[in-house]
Amino acid sequence: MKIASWNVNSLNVRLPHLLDWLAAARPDVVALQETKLEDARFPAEALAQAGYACAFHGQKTYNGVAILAREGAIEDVQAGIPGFADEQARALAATVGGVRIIDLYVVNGQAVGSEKYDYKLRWLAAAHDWIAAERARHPDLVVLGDFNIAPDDRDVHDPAAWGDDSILTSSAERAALRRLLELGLHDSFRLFESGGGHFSWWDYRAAGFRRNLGLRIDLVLASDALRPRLTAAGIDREPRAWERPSDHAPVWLELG
DNA sequence: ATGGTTGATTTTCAA
Repeated sequence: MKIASWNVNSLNVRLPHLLDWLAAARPDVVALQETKLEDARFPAEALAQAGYACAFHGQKTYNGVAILAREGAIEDVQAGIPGFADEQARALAATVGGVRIIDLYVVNGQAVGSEKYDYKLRWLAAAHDWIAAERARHPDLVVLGDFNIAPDDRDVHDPAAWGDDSILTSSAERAALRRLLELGLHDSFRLFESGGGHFSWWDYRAAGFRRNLGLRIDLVLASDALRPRLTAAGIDREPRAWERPSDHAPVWLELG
């Protein structure tokens, strides 16, 4: 069972890339972020033709998350973080093939100390409590998406430039991510690769991808119970090199 | 190299 995450940065623009990638990579479950589509405009028919059922939680212009599943049903769908009033469509959970899937588009936060940064930390605290409850109900749990946090210096092209004062790498953000992992979740990529230089996002500006000036901020977390089934995890850089790409690459894990 | 690019809707905002 291959479970993937991809921030597509507009599903309207990226649908051809998504369809090409689904056909090539054949994931069983895909979590999408930044669909930027109202639910009425979600391309459910085109994805059904490609063999994928969909659950989606979107809005106009910004944000938007979706879960796709090849074969098998999408069950017990939850849109948004329960009990957390949020105008932004950033979270979606569903059960597929007995695995609970939680798709997160974590707040970017813009700059340390800004209002958006406060919102990011409050959002992460609410997500933590929700995930704790979900984990108690569903031992087989995968939490994945665009976390907008680089876990440590190996996940940053220039740790001197990306430190405690920077958004995506500040100590409060990294501590919030650690609190999620302390619920009994594992950063699947790090179970297979301990080296640096592996990124999932490259800025469109300044030829970031060509120069590999990236960050690893897209993560697939697997619960303790799933760890014995984990056979592989990785980042698929190829779609980032396609014409008119998303600024993020798909990330994935494989369960035996 | 303190810039640069992309997307959705504007006359900027968010990333």
